[in-house]
Amino acid sequence: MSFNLQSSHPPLSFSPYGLPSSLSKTSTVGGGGGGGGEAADCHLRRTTPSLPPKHGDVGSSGHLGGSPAQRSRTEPWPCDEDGEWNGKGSSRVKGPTAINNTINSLSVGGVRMKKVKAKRKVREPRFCFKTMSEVDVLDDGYKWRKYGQKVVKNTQHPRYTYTLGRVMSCVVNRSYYRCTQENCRVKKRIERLPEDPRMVITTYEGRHVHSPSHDEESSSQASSKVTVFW
DNA sequence: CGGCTTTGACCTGCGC
DNA sequence: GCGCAGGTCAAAGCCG
Repeated sequence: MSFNLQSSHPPLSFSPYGLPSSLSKTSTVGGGGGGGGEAADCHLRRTTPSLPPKHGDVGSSGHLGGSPAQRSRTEPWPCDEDGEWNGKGSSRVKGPTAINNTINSLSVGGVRMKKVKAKRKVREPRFCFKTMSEVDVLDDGYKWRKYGQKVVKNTQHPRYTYTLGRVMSCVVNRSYYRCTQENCRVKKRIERLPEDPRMVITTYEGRHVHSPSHDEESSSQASSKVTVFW
């Protein structure tokens, strides 16, 4: 599915999920057919309970661990309407969404302490969509704060670079954002397609517990085309 | 000065 | 058990 967002668009009307309501409405997280082999990181995996971040921070961050083979894009999003992973496999899900979880780690005097185990965790619904945009962070009406960035291997869109005859894995810069609203545990990941820097893959995780703050003008002036996967 | 970004270290889980 | 990979933390730096 895809639609166009023209520059004249006001900030998108996003649902609690952080997606335009028009989209989220029909998008049961993880429902439907395969996102055409593009929405790489959209696969949800259930994993063994893990620990919550410190400060009772955000929710699950199940990711696509595993080998590239596991992340093959040919299958549809393997989760049910609740965004619950109903497939096989595992993921590293951690976060406050965990049930009965315990303290994950503590920093005392700069020294981190090990945490105790959690019993079970509940994954936040996730979904992703691809956007053709010049700006990385789309104006979805919510305020986001970057809390991390990492270079990860892009196994979905393998592109190799050769150094001295050695095959190097394709890497992608991935940024992690968190909703700045207190008590809102929504997170989103942003990365650009290596083969097409104009394309941005945004992955939302969790749902907003508040309304978008539209006090600011739309920042994404560039027209963009959005392709939603689910 | 407060808020945000950057970035290296740390943590956790999975595959081999 | 070890190494790898992804996600998060948090100190330091930057900027308005």
